[in-house]
Amino acid sequence: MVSKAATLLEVARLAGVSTATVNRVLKQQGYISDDARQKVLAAVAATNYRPNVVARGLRTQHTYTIGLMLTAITVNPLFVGVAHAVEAAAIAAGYRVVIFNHGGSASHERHGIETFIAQRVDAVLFCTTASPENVDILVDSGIPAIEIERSLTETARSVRVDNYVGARAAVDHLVSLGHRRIAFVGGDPAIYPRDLARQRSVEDDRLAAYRDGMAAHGLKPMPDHMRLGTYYDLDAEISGTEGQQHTNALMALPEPPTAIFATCDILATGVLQSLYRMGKRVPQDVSVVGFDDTIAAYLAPELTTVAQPMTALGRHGFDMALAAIEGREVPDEIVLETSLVIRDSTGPAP
Amino acid sequence: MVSKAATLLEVARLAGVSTATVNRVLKQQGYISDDARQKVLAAVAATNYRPNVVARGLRTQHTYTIGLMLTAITVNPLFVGVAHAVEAAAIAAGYRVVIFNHGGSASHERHGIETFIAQRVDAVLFCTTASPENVDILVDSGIPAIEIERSLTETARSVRVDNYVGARAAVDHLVSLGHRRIAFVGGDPAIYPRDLARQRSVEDDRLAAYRDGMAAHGLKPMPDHMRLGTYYDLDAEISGTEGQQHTNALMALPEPPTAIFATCDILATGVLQSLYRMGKRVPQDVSVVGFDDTIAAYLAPELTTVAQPMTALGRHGFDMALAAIEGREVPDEIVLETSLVIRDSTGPAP
DNA sequence: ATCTGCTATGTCAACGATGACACATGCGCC
DNA sequence: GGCGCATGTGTCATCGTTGACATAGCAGAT
Repeated sequence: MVSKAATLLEVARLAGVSTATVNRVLKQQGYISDDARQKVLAAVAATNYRPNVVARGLRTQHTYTIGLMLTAITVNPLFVGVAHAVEAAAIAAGYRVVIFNHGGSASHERHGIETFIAQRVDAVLFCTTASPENVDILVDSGIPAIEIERSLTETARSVRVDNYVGARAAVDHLVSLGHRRIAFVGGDPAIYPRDLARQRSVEDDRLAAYRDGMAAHGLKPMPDHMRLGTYYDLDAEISGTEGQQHTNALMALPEPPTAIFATCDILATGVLQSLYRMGKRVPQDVSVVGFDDTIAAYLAPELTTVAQPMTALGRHGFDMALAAIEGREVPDEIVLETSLVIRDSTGPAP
Repeated sequence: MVSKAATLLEVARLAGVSTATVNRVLKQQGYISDDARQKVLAAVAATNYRPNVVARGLRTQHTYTIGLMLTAITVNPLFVGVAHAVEAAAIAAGYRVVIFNHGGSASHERHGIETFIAQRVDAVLFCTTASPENVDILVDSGIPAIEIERSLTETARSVRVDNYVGARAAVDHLVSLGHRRIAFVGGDPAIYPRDLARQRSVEDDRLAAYRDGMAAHGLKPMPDHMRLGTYYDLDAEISGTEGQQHTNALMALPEPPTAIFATCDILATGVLQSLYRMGKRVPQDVSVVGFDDTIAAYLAPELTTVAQPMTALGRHGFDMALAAIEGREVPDEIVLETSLVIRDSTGPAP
């Protein structure tokens, strides 16, 4: 049985009352007699009435929809975790989530934002923007914008993680296991987009923590360890191939590292693959630490890593958006903590 | 500068014409004088006008929005790939995508569907439904519903893969490498949801292919190799722990397998972890094949696997939805082919 | 001179829900 | 008897866009 959706007016006619009465019953507000309530509920059930949120949105100027802008959900499982958390928080609050992957293209992202605006979403969350100016368009239109995981604009609010403290924990862990030749495998900070306010990229913080951590223990950082192509060369980032190349180079040094800290689990997969190919055992020969805790538990050996609180990132991101929508006080920035998850890829220095 | 969005009427007034003329200019239809066109375009630019798709949706009864119902995007990277492909196809066609994760709960899914209907989405794609009856609700409302990856209803159209042929390729590959003791690690077919039309689950097809493949080469299937808990015990499915347990049990047999076929890459990660723990080398001691080609390339060793065409699944899913929306002819079912991707986890039998 | 057809533009009633406002009752109380 | 207040219900403009329909000027054909 295929039927067109019933409208409020049809329900009202069937119940023998006005649309206002039906509305009052459904919204549970104002005065309604028991008699009227019964008739309305019966009519609603009989017609299988479902409110048209399009009409409601037009009338109330509030769509209960948020936009989630992603680089590309396939690039890093971190985004998947965040997207899931955002969706869960949104649904729980009666909101819907529209997704858009810009794939690293500023113009594509621009198009997505125009779509969000045309759609009159109530807020937009970014899991990495392709271009801060795009975020500004939103802010100029009066639509709340929140950045999750990294903060690249001065205008939008953000939820992120303390990357310095997180990376430092990884280094300290390795040092405490007796490692002295610890290598850093990450992206070139110069290539990563910067936080406009602090002028530091995520990778700057992690690299600084590595250097400071080494220095604090009287150790010398290892050279020549980061090169990742352009940040938005998505294939490069996701392949783990970079991790392999770095590791091949590092292990060919006269004094190869006994431990490698990779700034992303995906990079760490390349490290593990490279070591596997050359017959090195992890952690007996070389220890490896990752960052994110995305696929770490699926690797062999299970990877020790700095966990990003993906659920909290998503939930706080949505909560900030909701607060902004409702005109409540919202902090400019929330900084969460990472946690070091020690698994099987780290052990005493050989 | 925060400004409220301009309306068509405001643009019209500024341009000194009627809303109909503005509409004609924007829609590029009907007759418009050059003079009027210039004035309108200038006014559009001056007001930064963006059409309100909410109002348009109410008027046209067409929202250019599709719903994407997922089990939980975090459960299996397969869903991520499909979601990405669906989104890309939708955006290219001028559609938006709203996501909803039901997490395996039929009632939660029901709620999501009510939301989709209230929202007047033009179609809904399912990447595994929690309950076929929920899909029927949609079909009854006249909203096209398409199942992607597995077909569990009799009412909805679907795009899926030939699991029998895919699994058979995996078995044949192992046999051709000289393996004779090949184990199957998968879910209990009795627990998996069935295709209502064919009365076979995805796992039935894969298991049948395994048995037929073994028999075709005069080999005996190995016993006692599948147990996965309830299908929607999401944590169980994603953890890979099941894969470890099966492998531990299999390798403790008097005559352990020399090859293991796991019906999902995630399960295969558990297989690899178990083998790694017991010091077995892959593929020298044991060969491993997975299914899906999700994280296969990130594992050490890189996993040989039966690739699902994720992009094609998503694109065809959306294309079917679009055809249904536009009232074009739509096949009831599209069956795509898998492809065996040979990497480093399979080698000659020891 | 009249008609036909093309060009160009304006008017306005939908689409469905909302909620301010107006209008009824009926009760208790001064 | 009249007033105030609580209760209960209906009317209708509004949100912004769309497109059918009406209108009108003008060129060329008859």
